[in-house]
Amino acid sequence: MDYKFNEIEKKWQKFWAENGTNEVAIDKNKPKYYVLDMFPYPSGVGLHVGHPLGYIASDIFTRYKRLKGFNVLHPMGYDAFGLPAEQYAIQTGQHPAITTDQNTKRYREQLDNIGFAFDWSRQVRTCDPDFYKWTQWIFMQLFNAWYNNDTDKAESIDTLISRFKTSGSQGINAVCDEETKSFSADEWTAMSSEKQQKELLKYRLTYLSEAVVNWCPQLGTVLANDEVKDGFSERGGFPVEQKKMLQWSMRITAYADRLLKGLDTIDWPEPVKEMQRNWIGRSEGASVKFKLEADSDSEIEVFTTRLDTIFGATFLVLAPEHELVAKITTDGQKAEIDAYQVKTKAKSERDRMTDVKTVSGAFTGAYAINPMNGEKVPVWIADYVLAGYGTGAVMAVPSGDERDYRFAKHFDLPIIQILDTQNNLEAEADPTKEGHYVNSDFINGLTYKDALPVLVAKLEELSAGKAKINFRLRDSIFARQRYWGEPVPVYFNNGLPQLIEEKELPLLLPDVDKYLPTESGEPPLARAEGWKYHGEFEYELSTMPGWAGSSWYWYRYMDARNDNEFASREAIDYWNDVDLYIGGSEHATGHLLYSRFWNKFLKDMGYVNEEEPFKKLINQGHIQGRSNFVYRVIGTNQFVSYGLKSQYGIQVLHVDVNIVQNDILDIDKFRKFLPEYADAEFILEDGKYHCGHEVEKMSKSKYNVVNPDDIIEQYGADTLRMYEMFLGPLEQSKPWNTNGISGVSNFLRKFWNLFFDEKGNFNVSDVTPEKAELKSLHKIIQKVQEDVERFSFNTSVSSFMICVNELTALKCNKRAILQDLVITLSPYAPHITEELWSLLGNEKGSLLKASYPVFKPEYLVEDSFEYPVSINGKVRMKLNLSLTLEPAEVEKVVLESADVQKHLDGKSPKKVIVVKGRIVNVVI
RNA sequence: GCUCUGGUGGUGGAACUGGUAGACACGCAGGACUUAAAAUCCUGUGACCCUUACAGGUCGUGCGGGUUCGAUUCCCGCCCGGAGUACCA
Repeated sequence: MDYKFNEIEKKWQKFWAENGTNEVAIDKNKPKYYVLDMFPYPSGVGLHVGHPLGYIASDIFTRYKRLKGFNVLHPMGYDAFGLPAEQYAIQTGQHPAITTDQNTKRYREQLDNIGFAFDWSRQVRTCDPDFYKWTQWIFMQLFNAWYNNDTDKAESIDTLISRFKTSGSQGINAVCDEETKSFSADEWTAMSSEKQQKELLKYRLTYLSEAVVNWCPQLGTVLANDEVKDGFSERGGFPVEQKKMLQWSMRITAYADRLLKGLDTIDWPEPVKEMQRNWIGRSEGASVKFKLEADSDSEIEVFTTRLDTIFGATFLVLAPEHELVAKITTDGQKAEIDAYQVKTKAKSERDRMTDVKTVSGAFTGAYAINPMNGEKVPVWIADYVLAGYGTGAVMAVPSGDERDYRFAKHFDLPIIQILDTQNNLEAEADPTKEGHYVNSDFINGLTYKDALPVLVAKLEELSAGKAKINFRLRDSIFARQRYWGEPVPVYFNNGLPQLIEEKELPLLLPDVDKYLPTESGEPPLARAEGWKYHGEFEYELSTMPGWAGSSWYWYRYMDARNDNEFASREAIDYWNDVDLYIGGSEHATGHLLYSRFWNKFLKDMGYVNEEEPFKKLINQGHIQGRSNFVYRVIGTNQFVSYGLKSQYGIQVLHVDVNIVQNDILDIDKFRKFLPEYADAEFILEDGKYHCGHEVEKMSKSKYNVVNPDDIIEQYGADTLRMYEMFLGPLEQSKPWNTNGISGVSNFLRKFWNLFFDEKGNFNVSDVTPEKAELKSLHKIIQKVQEDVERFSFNTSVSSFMICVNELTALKCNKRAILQDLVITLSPYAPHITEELWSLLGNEKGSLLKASYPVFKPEYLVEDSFEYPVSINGKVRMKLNLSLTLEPAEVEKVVLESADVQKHLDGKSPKKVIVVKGRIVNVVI
């Protein structure tokens, strides 16, 4: 019987779906394991061959763990709110929900074709009201919470209110807005409820604030940072302005420290952790206040990580946008400062970042007083100081900082040496911390380590500042002026945001006539007719950003159909957290950071158990496109093969990779590929047309997109699964190249043939297996176990090939061997193994409930070993010796052997190293 | 610039804690089957030298050093590729 993969695969996919084979339920008798894939955005183009790479790996892991006795949760769903569907809606008027439905259906078909063991009964889609109901609910919890620095966790806003009632704002150590009021308990009680609400908004973990957004007037919408390229919209190329808008934000900065520390407790790839560390950007230093010479009531606060260099500070620099600039600028300098500010505004953010070399700035005319020595220093503005970082002001120490140095040289400002080890200050700054201080008043002669505490103490004594830890992390804006997202469950009463009632959830996304902003620039939701809270109050018109739903979805899978809670206590206590999370590293500072933030918040509020949501993370590499090219002789319809192209004037054209195999063009298919090629002629090399190739992004326009459905049609899903793994290590990026796929396909056929005789009859014997057969089997049992547990899937595919080659050579058709091999292979190739499993007489669909075979090392024990014998580290010969021989005996035999004697040439060896069962090295 | 990665045959890649470099597969070459081709099967395949053959030798894991009986693996310095990030004070 031939291996008819198409029939077999369809048959078992149907069986699994009809019998709910892959559905799981809480089972307290088994240990749980949670394997999660980052859920996809269902785009209109469908899956290409690169998307399933991670899913295949996680599927193998899931099936393996099930065989090992774990109860494995392995769900899938869709991150279904997003821009492409909305953009399509704008163009066509088609409701994004319809597009999304179509796309998810298509994705589902494609995923099903690959034979994944997902529990589809738990599917979630972030755009479904019964899902986003809970996204809104979490938003409400955040609104009703504040962050208490004393307990270092979020608490209900009620605890804050009751403290306000009893003792006012005194002793409150919260993460909050800058300008909070101080008030007594009486003052609080005397406040109008409106005033109280306003005050509380400054503490809530989600709050309204003025924030700068990328506004594109032509598109009439706000764009995310990655949709803006060089100051223009990526789509359409329209100019983008910075605009201040009242926006919802999330106080993620409250968790900065915990997000940083938590990284040390999780098993994630180092690059991702590093990216998060940089993103959070913790730096230790001090804030220092410089009083203004002209007005000693005003001061400029700077942040520095080098307080020790303060005696070398010869000027201050403010960001051009700094709020004090207008106030301190002298009349004489006003024109210059204004001009500079205008110039800065005109520069795009990107220009400001890339053009690092050009020094520019302007003097405000004002002076400030260095609190340490009373020296007066000029105050400048310059665009190398960023308004958004630290306090937007720096003390410039040209001798120690390269940028300050360039600035000082350019504007001829003084440069003071502060450490005796600093050298070459005529040419460049020297940021050293070595040596002893000079020109530094009371720290002269001290080292860095000794000086720092002295300076901090002095600073506090003068109340001119304090040691401070600064973070780069900013609160994240939590609103988009878009249609296709979760509505924010808030309405406005007298301009004050109010939550809707919990029982009114979900707040459904209303229908609109068009998916564009209104004439007056309000978000699309403003178009919804009669959409008012209780028919009276204006709803929030922004929707939530793309990362809202993905910041908690893994909990929903635990109890996806629950109408009363986001997940039941029982489900959360059982499934707890994600043991293995597989996805791309592009989410390092977005999704993966927000998820950790929400998870910590939910933990603080007692809804979940773990501080960290994803114990282990693996980044699968990307599958890149591999394009093929043909070479047309200019002005003709002749195509010249790759090796001969240099002899002609040619034009390079992409050709569909699906009509090229091993870089050889299928000429007949090529003639049909495009009408203009129907009469193409060819200049061949050894009778074949060789194509050129290059690695590029997989994209339609490059004709290098490979659809998994096509591969499955031609080779089968099991081959696709194994081939994607065979391609190389999971974490590595690699171009898709079908050059080797026939090897995997051959392997599966060879495997199949083990079970059939020459006439094609199923033929498995019950004879007791030979030692060699058992050895083959147990080698693979051990190897797959080791490989899967270290996520080295490519190496087990090779080992399967070796095993089947060995068993084929042994003509092994013994049940005792083959049945265990079927189980071992089943995570990789579930369809063929399920078929053979049932042919072996097992109950249909019971393969997943089988147990992984127990590895017995005794089958691998050898009584002899072929020792490689090296002379001076070079292998010269091999000697087959009994493994019972002790090193001394091995040495004796080796030295007596004729070959070694020849090399010794009468001399006696300097040294002989014998590693039992490994190697012998004779040093002469 | 900084951080993280990686560099092994014609190609994808093996080599788990220092112990036979190149497993497995593709490709290529030769052969078998076939009227022929495809498919399939068998053999060979790191480079170079030597040899009729058997065999043997030299060089080889980006480059240069080091540690070691022994280094793709460990240490130091450099070169190149990929990813991330950046006037972060």
